[in-house]
Amino acid sequence: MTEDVSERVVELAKRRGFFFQSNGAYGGVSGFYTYGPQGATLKDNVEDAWRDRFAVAEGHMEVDAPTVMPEPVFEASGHLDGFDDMLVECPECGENHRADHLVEDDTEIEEAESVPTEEVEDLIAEHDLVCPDCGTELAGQPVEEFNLMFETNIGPGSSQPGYLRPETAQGIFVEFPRLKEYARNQLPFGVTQIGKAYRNEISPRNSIIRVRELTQAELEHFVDPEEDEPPLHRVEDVRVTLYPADEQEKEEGGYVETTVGEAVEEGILTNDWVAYYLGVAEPWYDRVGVDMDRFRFRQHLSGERAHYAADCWDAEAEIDGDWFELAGFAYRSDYDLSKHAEHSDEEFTLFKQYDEPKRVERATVDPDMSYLGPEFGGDAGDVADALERKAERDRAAFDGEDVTVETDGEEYAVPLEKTGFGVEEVTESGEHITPHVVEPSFGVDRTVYTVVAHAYREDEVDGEERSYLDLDPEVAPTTVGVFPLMDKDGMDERARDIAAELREDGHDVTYDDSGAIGRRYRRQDEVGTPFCVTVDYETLEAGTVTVRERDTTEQTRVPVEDLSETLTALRDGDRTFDEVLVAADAE
RNA sequence: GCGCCGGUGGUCUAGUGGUAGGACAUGAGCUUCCCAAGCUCAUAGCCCGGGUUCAAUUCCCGGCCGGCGCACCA
Repeated sequence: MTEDVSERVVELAKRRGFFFQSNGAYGGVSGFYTYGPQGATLKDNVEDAWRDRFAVAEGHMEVDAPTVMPEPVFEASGHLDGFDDMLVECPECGENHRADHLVEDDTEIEEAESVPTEEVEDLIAEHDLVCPDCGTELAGQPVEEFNLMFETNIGPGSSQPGYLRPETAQGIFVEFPRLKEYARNQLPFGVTQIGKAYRNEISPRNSIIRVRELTQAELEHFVDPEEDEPPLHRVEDVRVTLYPADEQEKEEGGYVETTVGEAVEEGILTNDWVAYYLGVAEPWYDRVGVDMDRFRFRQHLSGERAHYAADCWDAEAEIDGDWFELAGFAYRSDYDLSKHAEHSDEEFTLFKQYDEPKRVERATVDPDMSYLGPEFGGDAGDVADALERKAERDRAAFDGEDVTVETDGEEYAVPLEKTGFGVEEVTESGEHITPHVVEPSFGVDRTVYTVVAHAYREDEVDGEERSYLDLDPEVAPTTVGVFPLMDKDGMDERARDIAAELREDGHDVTYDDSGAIGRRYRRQDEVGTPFCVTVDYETLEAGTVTVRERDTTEQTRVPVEDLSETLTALRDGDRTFDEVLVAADAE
């Protein structure tokens, strides 16, 4: 059981309709998976549980943005730079290097990214560039471009380029101007999105762990960095397993088992917002069935952290001895919104009112366009704008007879009296601020995989081997199997009626009348169905059915009229199976 | 993307230069009836393309897919 769980899970997932590689009829395509009948429901249930905790319980709002977005979005987000990455492999040590960076480091060229790959190859040869690791000459090595975003065309003919989003987050950032209106211009507010993202991975691997089309559940929490604080007290007692950067760098570093509150006090978690969401996430993972003994939060090493991220932790899970990322928690400061503000004409700020309005002196200009126009021709407008900027920043420049401004590399001297320069006292009631962003970002597919792998069990029942999924009823795709003990004497009809009634009450029911009863129990065990109901002769006579519990295989009798209510209570955790057993014994 | 190994019913697998056998699963019937029982029958397979050959699932080449290692994972 300790080895090869992945293999068994992958096999079971194929056979029992959880997930399998897509397009098998055409040979399959690497990195694309289809969720089958069981898997699609399981995934829905995981998403619902996420929505319940990270959107509803936090009072955040959920959106659903397009998966295709136009090029400028990704120019702003910085993802397009990734598209232009160039790699060159060292023939000696095999190490891959960013070719554009090598060229930038050793030449006058600053934007090698925009240089065609053939020219970069030439540049490497001309400048005798060598491998930074082993010093081998790289001349003659091919420079490969790599492309992590799927490109497409929007509209017919000379259409505009678009890309499939590589993360759901941009769909939220881009709509910030409208979303902040919806939030009545008040911070903090959070926006969630669950949806598909696409990455043209070089090498998809490990079933649904690394795929080209994935589902993310992301939260962008917009906060005022100076005033807003997370409700840390709500999670301060949550126990977490932390793997801080300094422990990772030690020879024999270990985990820090502590509470969120203590980790913040001791300075292990330096960002309160990140700490808060770690405290929310750990119980959530436990709730959907991730084994907390194989779960940890790992801090990013300084090298793997994006430059704008103050601190970043990943949630990680272990399967077959390998750890992989389930979610990332990053404090992204104002990076994303500032980027979009630069590239777009929209405002990505909020107006924040001061407690007391301030009286401030402000330098203003009112350029005499009847002078600037004839004097500077087409540049007059730019000169006027430059004057305005200059007045804001450098009031001293307006002390002399002429004011010199620069625009497009040209200098213009404007007589002071033509600038309309003046200083006035105005009342400012507030300022525009760019919110900071706290981003918990979850991989849904990986969560589903982990939930199944961590739920996989093998045991023996009456000397027969059995495998089953110990899924929590909240996420189990089928909640109850209904069987007639035999397919005759009216038991089948009664069982069908009961199945139909349970479905009407919202239970996910599988009806099965094939073969022997034990076989049907095993079938449900394998897809993690927590409860099975069997209709027998006693049902016809006394109106009771047996209810059988998956993990223990114990069973008890329940009156048909109480069945739906009992199953609902069991599913929702309002009653345990033991309590049902005891209640039945009492009668 | 590079290197090594592999690809046979739904699943797991045996085997072969003359187109394949098992187990499990699935369906029908008999029997049994609360934990994968038995019997009978049935359905169902050599990843794709090219080459060598009288003949290729088998040998060779290429592709696709998978596993492992390296790289990548913004």
